[in-house]
Amino acid sequence: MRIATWNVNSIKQRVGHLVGFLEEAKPDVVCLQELKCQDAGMPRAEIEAAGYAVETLGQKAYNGVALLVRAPLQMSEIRRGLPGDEADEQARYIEAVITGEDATTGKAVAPLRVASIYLPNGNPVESPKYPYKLAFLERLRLHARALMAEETALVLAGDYNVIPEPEDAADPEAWRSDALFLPQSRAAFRRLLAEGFTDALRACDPRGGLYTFWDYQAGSWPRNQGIRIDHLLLSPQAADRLVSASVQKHLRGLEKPSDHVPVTVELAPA
DNA sequence: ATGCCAGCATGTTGCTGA
Repeated sequence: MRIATWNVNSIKQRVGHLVGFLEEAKPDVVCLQELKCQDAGMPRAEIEAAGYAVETLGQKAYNGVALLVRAPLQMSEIRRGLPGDEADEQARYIEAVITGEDATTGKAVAPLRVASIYLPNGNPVESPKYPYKLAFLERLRLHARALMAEETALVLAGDYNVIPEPEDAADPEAWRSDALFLPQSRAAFRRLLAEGFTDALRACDPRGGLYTFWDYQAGSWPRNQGIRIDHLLLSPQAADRLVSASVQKHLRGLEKPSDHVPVTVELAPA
C-alpha cells in the first residue's frame, strides 16, 4: 500500500504532472493540497482516466484538498472539514476510510483511514493568521486523538507548514522568526506527534537534509535552499507496517513545477 | 528592508503563499 501527499499549487496548472506521477509511482492513495479551485473545477476526467477515484473539498482561488484512490479501491466515511470550529470556512481537511482490493495483489486491504491536510501558513505572525494556525493544529490534535481511539491504521498526510527541526531546513536561521519555524509552531506540532504518531520520513531517514519545498524565488531550487514541511504521520497500527518513505524530488525540476514535491510511504500488508 | 516567483481574481494591480 503506497500513500503519497502532494501540495500541487493549483490542480488546473498541475494536472499533467499529477497524471505523470500517478503513472510513474502508481500510488494507491494520494492526498492533494492547494487545489485552488472549486469542486466543479477539478479536472476529474484526466484523473479518473488514469484509474483513480476522486473526492474533493474545493474552494475558489485558495486552499482546497482532495483524496485519490487507485481502482478498485474505494472511499467511504468521507469527512469534509476539520471538526472544532463551525465558523471555519477554509477548505483544508478531507478524510476517508479506504476499502477494497489492492490492484497489484488482488487481496482486500486492511482497514485504513487517511486524511489530506493543508495547514494554515500562519504568516504574518502578528496577524490573526498565526493564532488561526495554532488553533488549527490544536483542533487537529483533538480530532486525531478521537480517531486514535479506534486503534486502526491512520495516516494524517499533508502540507503542515511546520519545519519540525533545524535539520529540516537548509538555512534554519533564515526561518527563525517565521510562522513555519517559531517555537510555538514546533511545540504544537510536537504535541500532535505526542498523541502517538510516527513522522514517517524522519523514521526512515533520521539524518535530515531532506526537503519537500523550495521557494520559486531567490534561486531556492538550484541552490537547494529547501525546507521539509510536507509530512505523513502514522498511527502505531500504520507505523508497524512502515517499509519505506521517499521524496519525489525530481518533480521539482520539471517545467512549470509546483513549489512542493510529493512524499510517499510504503506500508506492508497488515 | 524589500523583492525576488507563481497563481488567481474580474485584473491591468492586489492578495496570498512560504
